[in-house]
Amino acid sequence: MEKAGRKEKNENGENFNIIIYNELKKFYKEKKQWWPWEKTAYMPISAILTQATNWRNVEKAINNLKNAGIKTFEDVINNADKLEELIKPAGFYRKKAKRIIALANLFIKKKNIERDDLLSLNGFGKETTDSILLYHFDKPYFVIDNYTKRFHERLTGKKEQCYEKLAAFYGKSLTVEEMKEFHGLIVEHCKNTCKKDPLCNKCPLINLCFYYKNHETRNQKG
DNA sequence: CTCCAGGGGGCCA
DNA sequence: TGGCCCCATGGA
Repeated sequence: MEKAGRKEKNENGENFNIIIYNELKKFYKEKKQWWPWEKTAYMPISAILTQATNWRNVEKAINNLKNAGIKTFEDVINNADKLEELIKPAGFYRKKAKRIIALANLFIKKKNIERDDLLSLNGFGKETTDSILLYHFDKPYFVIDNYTKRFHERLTGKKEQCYEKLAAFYGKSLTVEEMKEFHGLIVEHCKNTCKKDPLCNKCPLINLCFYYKNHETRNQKG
C-alpha cells in the first residue's frame, strides 16, 4: 500500500530507494571502504567511538589502540585500564570505554550474537547495533543515522521519526552488500553535499528532491 | 570565539 | 512520545 503522495516506484516500476542508490553510485564513482576494519574488532569498536563524533577523531583513537597492540576483544579486556586514555581523542571517553568493555565481554562470552544482545547493553541503540550487525556480521539491517534522517527529510519533505520505517524504505529489495554500499553513499553524500547547509548546486538528486524544488531561489544563488 | 561531528540514556511533562 | 541536557575531544 502506498501512502498518498509517497513515491515508492517510478514509471518503470523501480523502487524509489534503488533509483536513489543508483544515482548516488553513478555520482560517487570512486569506490571507498565505507566502514573500514570490517570483520575485525576495530569495526564494532569504532561503531561506539563514532557516536556523535567526527570520524577523524575516531581514526585517531583506533590508531592509538593499534599502536598499543590492542587488536582483539581479549586485548581490550587485558588492557581495560588503559582504554580511556587511548580512546580519548574520540570524546565521551569515559562512557565509551565502558561500552567497549561491555562489548568485548559479550563477544568473548557469546558465539551467536543477536540484535537483542547488543540492544540490551547500555549505550547500544539501534544505529550502533545495526551497524555492527550489517558491517561485521553481514546481517540485513539497513543502518539509519542522523545523516539518513536529514537526507530523507530533504528528499521527501517529510520528517519520518520511525527508525523501522526508514530502514524498511531504504533497505527494500537490497542485498547485504548493497545495503552496506548504499548506507556508505548516503553518508558520503551528506558529508560532501547534503550538508547541514546543503550544496544543492552540486547535487545529483535535484530532480528528485523536495527540498530543492521548494528552495529554488536559494539555490540559484549557488 | 562558536559550532558541530556517522548516538544514547536519563529525566520530566 | 517529545524535548532537553549530559557526555568530551578536536577541527573548521
